[in-house]
Amino acid sequence: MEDLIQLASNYSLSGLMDYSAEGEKSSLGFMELLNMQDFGPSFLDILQVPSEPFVQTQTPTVFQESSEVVNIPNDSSISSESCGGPNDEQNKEVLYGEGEEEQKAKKQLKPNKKRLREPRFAFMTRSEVDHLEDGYRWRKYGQKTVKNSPFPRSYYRCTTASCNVKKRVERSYHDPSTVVTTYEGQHTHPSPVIARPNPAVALASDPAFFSGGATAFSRPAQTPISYYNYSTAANYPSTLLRDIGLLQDIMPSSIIRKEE
DNA sequence: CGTGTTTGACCTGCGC
DNA sequence: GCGCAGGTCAAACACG
Repeated sequence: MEDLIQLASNYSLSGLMDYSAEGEKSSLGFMELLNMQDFGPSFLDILQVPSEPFVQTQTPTVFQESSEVVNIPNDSSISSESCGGPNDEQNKEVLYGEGEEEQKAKKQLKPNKKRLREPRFAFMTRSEVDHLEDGYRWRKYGQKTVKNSPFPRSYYRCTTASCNVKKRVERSYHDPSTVVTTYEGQHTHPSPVIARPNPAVALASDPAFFSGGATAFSRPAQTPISYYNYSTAANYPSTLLRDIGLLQDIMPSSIIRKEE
């Protein structure tokens, strides 16, 4: 477990972004990248979660992806994950339209023109269920086996018409209790979720929620990270997402570590 | 009947 | 060019 390989220097603009739980910010970086800010109060805003409780909590491991795809040897669970900063202009490009038009556009792509991806963000969560509830409705459109992994990878698409967001879910074969969720694209609509009771309050009184405490991926010894432990799919997903947004601003530097 | 899942086939990018 | 792996399509199917 201690044999961690730092890959940051090997993969520029890419990284498994993990964050310390310190400082206080109110950014919604992650959700902003999912284009939530233009639709009035999102389900996160409705919840009005105070930032204070989060600086005391455990944090998920967050990947930030770009259009580039790199291979991280010996870890198929994250092998195609790569990272690019918010300033990566390529990440902001939208190549395709919607629905049938999108399909036509794909087929009409010039062979020598590199296909660009939407910005992608991934995070790891300790969970018994693969598909975590996140406030949006998803339709599964594919499942594939992953090389060197006994666990299949599932592909989901937002069911809202004209919304092109995709989601990829797979289990880490290094730690089967960990689910790697990858979002691609930006929602073009508000979350259809119904507001829930303030999760921060619920968190504080729900010891089961914090019982995870994994260390499969970790920051340097002085700032170990751990994971949320979702015992069910319905456990406060909005909290996790908001935390990702908070932590993204707290720890902008990219540190990639690979579990051995 | 509407919605979502399953799954084999197909497409695409990339490395050799 | 070829093979591999990731990603997507779409028909068939399941379910409420």
